[in-house]
Amino acid sequence: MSPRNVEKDLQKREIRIVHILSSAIEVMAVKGIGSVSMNDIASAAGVSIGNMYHYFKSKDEIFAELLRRGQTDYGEFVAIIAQKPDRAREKLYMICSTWLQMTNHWAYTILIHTARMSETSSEELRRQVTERFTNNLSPVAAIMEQGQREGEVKTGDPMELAFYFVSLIQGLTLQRAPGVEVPVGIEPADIVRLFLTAA
Amino acid sequence: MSPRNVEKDLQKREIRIVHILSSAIEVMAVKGIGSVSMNDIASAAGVSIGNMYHYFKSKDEIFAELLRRGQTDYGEFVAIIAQKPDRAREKLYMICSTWLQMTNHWAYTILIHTARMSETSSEELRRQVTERFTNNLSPVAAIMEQGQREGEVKTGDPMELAFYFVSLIQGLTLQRAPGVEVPVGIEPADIVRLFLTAA
Amino acid sequence: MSPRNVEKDLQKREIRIVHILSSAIEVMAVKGIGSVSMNDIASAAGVSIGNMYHYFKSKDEIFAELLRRGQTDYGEFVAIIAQKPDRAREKLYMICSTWLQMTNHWAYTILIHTARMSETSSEELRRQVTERFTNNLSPVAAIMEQGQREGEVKTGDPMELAFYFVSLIQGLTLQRAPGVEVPVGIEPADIVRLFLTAA
Amino acid sequence: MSPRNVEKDLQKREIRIVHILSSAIEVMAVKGIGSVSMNDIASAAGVSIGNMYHYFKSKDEIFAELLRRGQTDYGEFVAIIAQKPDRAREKLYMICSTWLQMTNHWAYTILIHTARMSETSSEELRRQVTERFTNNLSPVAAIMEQGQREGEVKTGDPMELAFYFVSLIQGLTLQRAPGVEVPVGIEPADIVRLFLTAA
DNA sequence: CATGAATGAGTTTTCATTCAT
DNA sequence: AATGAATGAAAACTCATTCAT
Repeated sequence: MSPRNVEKDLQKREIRIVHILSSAIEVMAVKGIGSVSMNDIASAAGVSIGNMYHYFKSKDEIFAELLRRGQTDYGEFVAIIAQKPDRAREKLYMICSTWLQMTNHWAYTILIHTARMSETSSEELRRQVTERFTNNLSPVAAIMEQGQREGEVKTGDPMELAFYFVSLIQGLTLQRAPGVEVPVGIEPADIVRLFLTAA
Repeated sequence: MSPRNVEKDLQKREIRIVHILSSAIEVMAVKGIGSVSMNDIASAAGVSIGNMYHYFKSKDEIFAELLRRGQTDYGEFVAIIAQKPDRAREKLYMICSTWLQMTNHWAYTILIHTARMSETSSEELRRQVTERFTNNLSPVAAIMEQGQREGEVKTGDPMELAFYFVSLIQGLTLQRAPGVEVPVGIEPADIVRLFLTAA
Repeated sequence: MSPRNVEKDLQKREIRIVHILSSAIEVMAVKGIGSVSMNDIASAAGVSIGNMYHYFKSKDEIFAELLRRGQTDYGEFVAIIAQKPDRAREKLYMICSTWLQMTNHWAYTILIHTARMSETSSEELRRQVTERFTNNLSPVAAIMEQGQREGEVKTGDPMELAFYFVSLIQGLTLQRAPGVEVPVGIEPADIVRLFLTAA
Repeated sequence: MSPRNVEKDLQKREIRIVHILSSAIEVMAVKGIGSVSMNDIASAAGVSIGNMYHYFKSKDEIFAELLRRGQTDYGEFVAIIAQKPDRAREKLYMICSTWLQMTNHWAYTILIHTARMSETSSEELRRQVTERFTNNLSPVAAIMEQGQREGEVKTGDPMELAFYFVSLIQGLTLQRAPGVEVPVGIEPADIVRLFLTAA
């Protein structure tokens, strides 16, 4: 085996993993998180069920990995936004509209909470999810603080404001689950406005 | 015909049903919604597993009934608040603090979303849940409108504001699920403040 | 209690029993014999399930009684026919057409065979059913013998002919079960003709 | 893609299916059709209960497949007999004696009728069973017609005669179920004779 | 790495029968 | 006699995981 091939194999493996994970989210969005079976995911990914276990040790590992990547990606996205030279209100708008546009985001959101609540998921997993959630609040809190310095964001503990901001978006995300939808519009600008001083 | 007191039987039955349902919520709060078995609920309620089926046709019916009662109770609570002679900001505060204090409320919230997402739950159930959710927005919207007339609540479509308010509270509720908790305080007054004009 | 009342009670009881039994056959014809539950029968009879056990010791007893009465009634019917002053060919015709006209007769027929085959039914029950079946062959065999004396019925062991005659009718009865039916006419005269010498 | 021999796998699967089906008939013949459980069949076939569901979606599917194969095999058998160069009376004799010699044939017969009667079995299944039954009458009807041309079979609609012939054999088959048996001999020659003109 | 057959524990559901009222 | 709640054993079915090929 040349090192070239080893590298290629690893790439292939990574592609496969990403493919399986996105298929998992996809099928979770259709079947409902609680009732997705290994078989469902394997079929959706076009992979044999036995082969799934070459990529993941268990079903729980799939969920854990899904969460890790989802939360990490989101964290990076928010961090990048936070470091931009724009004004705070614009940054909040970007986060808000981007998030709400993402299809399947509600699936991630439900998955996060399912993972945290299920006795099945290990204490360790729950701790990690909560830790990442909390960490991901920091960039948003930084934006809130920036906004307060700019005189546009309401006063109050920036971390608390960030918490409310993210919770609000998550709450709305859940309302966008497929099936029947709540017949009330969602306007990112209006959401951001709640956190601003000027009416 | 019957040597038994029919009315008393019906009362007993209702009491039993309520008891089973609250046991169900209780155990769901501990075990996690996805993994509650009929056996868990039966044990928690101190009822034999076979007997459960005298009160509910299926596990799904338990969930459906739980949702119906939970949403109806909440709707009545909000309607009563809305009709009080208090100011809007005070009403919002009452809703917010009451809701966040309720133990197990996160369980209802997750259950609502689980029900709406699972392919298992019928289209009919999903429709009903969404309809009740939407109906329950109205009293909150009325409060928003009142607040706008009083000059304290921010401008904007009252229904939209109500939607945000409820979504925010639901989003926060989810963060209060047992296990590891997010280390950020939740202050009802601060939440309400987001919807007010005066900083 | 006057003896008058006791007698009346017994009459009432008998009426009730007959009513339950006919409801049982009725519902077996709809639900299928294998899947009739005590509850089904009780509901069909408009009797509470607990009350069923005042009239029958068990579900098996219902089946046993159903068989006993069905076979006894049939036996009496055939015996009466056999003793009539008519010619054998006419007697055969009467048996054949009467039987095939009876609604639900297929249910009895299947029930007989189900009872004889199921390991559930006791050895004793199976013996009784077979014994009654065999006994009920005798009057038909007598008719066959009469017919042979009259020169109209084919030669051969009368008991064997009777066995074929009854088996043929039972086989046809099974084809008349509800649902889709075999699109071939059944003519009693043609059936009888099979057992006659003259074409 | 696959390091396994796909064709061989399919062959193995077919063998397994046939094995399970014959085990099912076997155990039905012992336990009685109504009370055969998945577990019984699995044990009889030496297969784990979970594995049964790799081959059949449900218990009903097993019954449906059993019927399909049984009726198809019988149809082929009869068709082959019909095309032989022999005389009609000899063909009828072959069908009759072969059928009555087949062990477990009564089990198929009862199964057919059980399937047609049970509300459990779908309308579709009942239609199929009846259709196959009707189709299988045709070769027998052809034999009857041949016999009429040969001057040995009684006059009358050949299809109707075939219907009677098959019903008679089925009726007799049911009498051969295990347990107590009717103490009357069954002679294929005598049965065929019923359909012949010459005494 | 790839496949899908095999396992067995676990889940929901049914049902004959008993029992307190 | 009448009712229907209660029980528990058993049935059908599911599914994560392992393993031979």
